[in-house]
Amino acid sequence: MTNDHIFRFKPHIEKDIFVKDPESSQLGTLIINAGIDLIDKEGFEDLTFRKIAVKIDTTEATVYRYFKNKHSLLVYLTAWYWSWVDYSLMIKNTNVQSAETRLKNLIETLISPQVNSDHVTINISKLYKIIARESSKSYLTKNVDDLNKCGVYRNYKNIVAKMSDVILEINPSYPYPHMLSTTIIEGIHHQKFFAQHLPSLTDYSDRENYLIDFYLHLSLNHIER
Amino acid sequence: MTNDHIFRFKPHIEKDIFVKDPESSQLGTLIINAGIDLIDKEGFEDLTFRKIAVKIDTTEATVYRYFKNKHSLLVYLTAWYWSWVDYSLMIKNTNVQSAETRLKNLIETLISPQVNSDHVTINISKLYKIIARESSKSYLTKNVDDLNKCGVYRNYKNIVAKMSDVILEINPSYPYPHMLSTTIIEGIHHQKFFAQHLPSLTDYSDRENYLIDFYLHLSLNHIER
DNA sequence: TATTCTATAATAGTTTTACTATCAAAATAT
DNA sequence: ATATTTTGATAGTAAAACTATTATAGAATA
Repeated sequence: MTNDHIFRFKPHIEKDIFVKDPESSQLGTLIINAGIDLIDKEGFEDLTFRKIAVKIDTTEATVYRYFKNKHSLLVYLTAWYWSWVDYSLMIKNTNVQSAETRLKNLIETLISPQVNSDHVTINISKLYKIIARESSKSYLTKNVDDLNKCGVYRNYKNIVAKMSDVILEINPSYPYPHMLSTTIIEGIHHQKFFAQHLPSLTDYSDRENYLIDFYLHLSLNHIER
Repeated sequence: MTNDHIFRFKPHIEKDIFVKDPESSQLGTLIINAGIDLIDKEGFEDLTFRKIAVKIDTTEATVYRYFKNKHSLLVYLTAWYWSWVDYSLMIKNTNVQSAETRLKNLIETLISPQVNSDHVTINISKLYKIIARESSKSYLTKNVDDLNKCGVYRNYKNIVAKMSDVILEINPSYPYPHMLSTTIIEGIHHQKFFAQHLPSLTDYSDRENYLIDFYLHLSLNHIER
């Protein structure tokens, strides 16, 4: 069985996010994966470039050659995530006629993404683990406007725009497609986090799919008025 | 017209959050207000205890006498906020029979809170300004479990529990009252932030009440199946 | 009243983080 | 073969985060 392909997934990431493209070198990939590991284990606040450097046996200044600061690294990781979601969705929704089904696939992807880690140099499953807790910090920052001007949130906006389009396909006169999209996306991240750490803030259930149930019905109900 | 009262609003805040209760002294109040000012102007990440100290003409060590670190200060401010929301709601919903109306009042309070700053030593309107951007950082942290054990998120949980109760009053068999509550609360914060900084992620409208419209109808639609 | 005790703030540090300037080696281009 | 550029290593500085010690003022006690 030959199941190998001769392509590689290359995320489309705004150049202003990094100093030097980490996908352009072996060392860059090591930095990304060490960063993901450390954020997963110790949280973003306790991440330092020194820790990354020690982990991959290089120096702080080398890490600074790839990213201006640790916040840029987080922005990079979330942009990477959204690029990968876009790729997954493209595969999942190809040839799917029904807009409802495409919305379902979208929500499913956000909740429990398919981690097919062929063709990829970074640890996707670990990346997904940190997204719920850390991704909002990429924009919940005082210099969000400057960063936004540089286009660093393009990948997130792209997913929100696509989700809004699907919603408008279901009901072209629905007035709040973007609000509904971001409410669902950020809501999913929060529920995942709450289920693990603050269970009284969610309604965790052993039943598979309770999250999909909730967010899919919540949105379809409202979209179809 | 005599409109002064002889009571003072005193928030109920878990003791483990602070080292010394800032409401117990003049200096404590100065620290809180300086902290709110600085977070508003420069963002939480750029806040330092030194800046607070300089602003109120004291020293770093004095600030550390009130809070263990700046994250604890943020946790304190959000606990203060939720305590005040609870107080506002108590006033607003007294003698209101209809559960739907109480849910509406709740959502209204979360979106545009009444800032009656009598009886209060801290700058509430500025506090409200920073909640949308910063409050989630109080729990989106690696040591959330330790903090939770100390009960520091009690005030947030209290509002979510009360909101869930109202939802269950409207429909006792609604299966996701907590998920819906936190989805709405965090959603409101996000939409407020997006409207200011990332407008393509929301559906900002000049129409007064578009936020209330969206979240109230979204929830009522789903609760009443 | 004198003196101890306690609560509080000020002083003066240390350690760590965040970042930078400079240098050296390797790879690439001419 | 030499110049140029790219890359990584060394060695810093400035600020942030935190702490240990000292000073002072007020309350409690003898």
